[in-house]
Amino acid sequence: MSIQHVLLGVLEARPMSGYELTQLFSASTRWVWSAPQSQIYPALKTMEAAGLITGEQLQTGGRVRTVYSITEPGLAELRQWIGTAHPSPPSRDALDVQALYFDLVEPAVAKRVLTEFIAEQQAAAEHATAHSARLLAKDTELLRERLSHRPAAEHDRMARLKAHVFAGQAAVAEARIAWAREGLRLLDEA
Amino acid sequence: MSIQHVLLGVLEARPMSGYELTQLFSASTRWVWSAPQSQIYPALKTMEAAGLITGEQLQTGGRVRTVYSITEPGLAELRQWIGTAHPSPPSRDALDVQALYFDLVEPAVAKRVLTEFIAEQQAAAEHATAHSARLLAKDTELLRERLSHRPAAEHDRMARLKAHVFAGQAAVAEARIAWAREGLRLLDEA
DNA sequence: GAGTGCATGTAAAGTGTTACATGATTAC
DNA sequence: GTAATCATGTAACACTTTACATGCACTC
Repeated sequence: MSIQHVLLGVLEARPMSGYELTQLFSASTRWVWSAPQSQIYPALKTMEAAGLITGEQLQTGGRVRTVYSITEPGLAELRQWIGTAHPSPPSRDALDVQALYFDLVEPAVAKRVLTEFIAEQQAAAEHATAHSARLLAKDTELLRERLSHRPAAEHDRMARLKAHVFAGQAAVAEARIAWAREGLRLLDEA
Repeated sequence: MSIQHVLLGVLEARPMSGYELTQLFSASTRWVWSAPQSQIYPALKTMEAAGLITGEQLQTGGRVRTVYSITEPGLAELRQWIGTAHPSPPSRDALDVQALYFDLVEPAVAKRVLTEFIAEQQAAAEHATAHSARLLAKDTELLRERLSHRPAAEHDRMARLKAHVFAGQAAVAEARIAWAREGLRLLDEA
């Protein structure tokens, strides 16, 4: 179900084609969610059949593409989903399992695993922090689209709420970095 | 693949039956990993066929059960997996998406979602902290099994490494709680 | 004898990933 | 003309969850 709600959330900003959505959700974008295009096109079909979105054939230059817009029922479904607490899925972190058994490998090997993890999380933290700052400055295309159909009085609050999400991602990444550094120390102890 | 490595890690402590493993991995245990029994039994069959574990029929009282032990190739595979850095799966957190669109619902509704999340994470943090303390005190059945076939000189280090994993889970939960509390504040702002 | 716990499976469905496949348009 | 980008799909597989199913042993 989730992918559908995430798509609804994006389409609330403005109508988009499947291709635009695949760009936004591609792993390289590292947005809050990622999904391969093989998942997005079928989901759009399903959602259109369910009446949550409507597709319209548009001609841009010589190109034809199907642009999907969120419908009233789609918006209602989105609001309903946002307002419902969904229990967190059971934690399933491979690194936690690896770390649990670090005593089975050479300390140097374990340290390399943690070092690579730290580098990865640092990149994630920086990315999230930068995106948070951009949102706070209302400096992303999607946010500007959203603000354009909302009263100016709400703009600051909206930007702060959205920036906060990415600030939270950065905070989690930093907590995990601190944890990994402590792990490096522990591996050196006798 | 992961479930197989997690199972190998557990079986490194001592041989176990499928039933024991399902107990350990049941959602209620809230260990580092969870898996339903429908996943565990087929995985054990696959692993036995691959030579990573061997099953032995044992009679306990009037009961027959198949007890699986890790083999040399299984231990080698486990060590290999532990020593390899696996890139983190793309983040896919429903609450992050919900929070991104909190401006679409009443503040009171959004606050209820965050409040429930905080309660959930607090429970998780307490559970992880308690388990970390138990490991540090070498006060879990599984850890004692592991220590029993390892030199005493390594015991403290092993306990510290394992306790550290759950301390990390608690730290992440606490970071998310702090984030959610800040979210509650932001929702009240104009 | 009835209920709980031990013990082991299969089936169906949902979700997600990787790979394969195609064709048109625009920019160089 | 050729490469990159736009644009849209299908197929096969892996992983996970929920539900269905069975039967024996032990306790009350």
